[in-house]
Amino acid sequence: MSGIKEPAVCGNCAECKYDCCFSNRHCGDSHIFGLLTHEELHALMDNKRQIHFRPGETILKQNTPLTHLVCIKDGLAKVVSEDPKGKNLILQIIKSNSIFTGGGSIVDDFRHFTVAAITDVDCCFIDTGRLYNTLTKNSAFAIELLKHSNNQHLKMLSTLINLSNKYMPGRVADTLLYLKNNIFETNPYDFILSKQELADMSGMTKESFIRSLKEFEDSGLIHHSRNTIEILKESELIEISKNG
Amino acid sequence: MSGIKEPAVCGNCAECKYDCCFSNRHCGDSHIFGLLTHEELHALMDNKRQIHFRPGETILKQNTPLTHLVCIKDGLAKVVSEDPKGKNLILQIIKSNSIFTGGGSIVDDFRHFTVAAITDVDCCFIDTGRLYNTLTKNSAFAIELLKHSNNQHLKMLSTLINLSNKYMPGRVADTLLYLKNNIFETNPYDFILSKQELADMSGMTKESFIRSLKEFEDSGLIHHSRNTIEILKESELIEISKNG
DNA sequence: AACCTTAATTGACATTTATCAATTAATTTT
DNA sequence: AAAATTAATTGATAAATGTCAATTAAGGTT
Repeated sequence: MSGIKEPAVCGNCAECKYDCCFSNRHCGDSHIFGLLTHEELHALMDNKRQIHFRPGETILKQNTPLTHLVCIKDGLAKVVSEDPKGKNLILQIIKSNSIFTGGGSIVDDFRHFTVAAITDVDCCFIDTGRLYNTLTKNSAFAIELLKHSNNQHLKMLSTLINLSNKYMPGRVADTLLYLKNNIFETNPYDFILSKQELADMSGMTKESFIRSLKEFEDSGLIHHSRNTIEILKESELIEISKNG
Repeated sequence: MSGIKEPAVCGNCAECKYDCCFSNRHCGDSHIFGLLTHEELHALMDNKRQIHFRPGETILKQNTPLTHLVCIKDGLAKVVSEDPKGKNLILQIIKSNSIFTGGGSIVDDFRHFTVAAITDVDCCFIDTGRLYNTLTKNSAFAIELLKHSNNQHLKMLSTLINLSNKYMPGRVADTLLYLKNNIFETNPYDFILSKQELADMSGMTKESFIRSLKEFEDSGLIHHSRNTIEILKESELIEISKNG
């Protein structure tokens, strides 16, 4: 819509070179940080910390105060809805150069989801107070964040709607296709995820996931060994996904 | 956060008196239109149309271009996710003084949900192009819309997460409590909704819903006749909801 | 009021999915 | 490498839920 302002990253000051969401000026598909002037960018990022997480570590915890956004520089993380009775649902996998809030309405709220590292993750935390100031001053940035946030929520809604509309084979097909086409982008792909996690992505128990996977294997749709999955007949998987 | 600007509705020009989301300057819990100056408000609402819908009529249709927001002045509407195979899910009931986009990222997108009238509905349509202009000029308004939109999405996410985490009795309990506490706000309440719609809110078939309702009746938790439901033991229903 | 149409209800049954226990395979620790 | 832990797999079974068909009730129309 309104044009992106001229590039504002100097490229030679230390912060601009090393900070995540800084050098490339965008997060995922959104050119969200490209809308900030150099001053706004520094004001926003000034005191942020870049942090490393080990696989499995919790980055943001559900129900804690939403004081910072997280911006994944490198690695893979999962967005999890934790249920009081221990049933976890993985709503989304987030990749490098993604910004995520853990749910909530940006200000004066708490996190609605947990975000945990799958691989090693480098990320930084952006203070929501500073973010709020930036939003106040730069409406193009606010609009872009609105879009980004809506898109992220809609993706999660779509995931959940699929879970509640489809039977197990359709859900497993969705998970396998999502991992191939959106996350790993190769075929075969090595999945770092445990069977429990794959089941949590598919809204079922690990036993059910394993059985479903085995049926696909027996029908020649996929081939999977310890931690690799190869999709052999994608069109048939898509058909299964459609039929629910 | 930033203070709400002084009241900008003149109260005597025809538009201000008769337009929805105009006289009261807010939609639902959000004082979103209270952040606009009189000029901005008129620029946004100038050419909007107020429209009446009959019960059952579609207000916004899923998969059509998102050109307008809808603002419910009076009546009750349902937000529905339509599945290609005909399985509908009601994600939310919207009441008077609510603003709704039908999903989507406000601009350059399509509607992700259908909105249909339950009762007679008076509503108006707000052009997204004009909205976009207003957002550009007034960042406090943009922030408020961001919050509103996030809250709306989070409510729907929470509904869907409940659907996928709970068994039928828990889901039915949730639906009954939601209608009593959030929509009709009386007890007993007359529900205008069909059993099919109640089932669509609870993520199950109408037969299953009816059976579950009957069990609650037999256990003395509720009393229901043709189109009235009375909640007799709310605390027990809450317990059932918690236990899934 | 008789007729027609749609919604609600019930029952019998099939299907889907979870649970539990037992076993095997993989991974980590000693 | 052996032992110990954790993850993956399988089977048997129970529980949850959907499907289909039949019936009853309600509302609307002539």
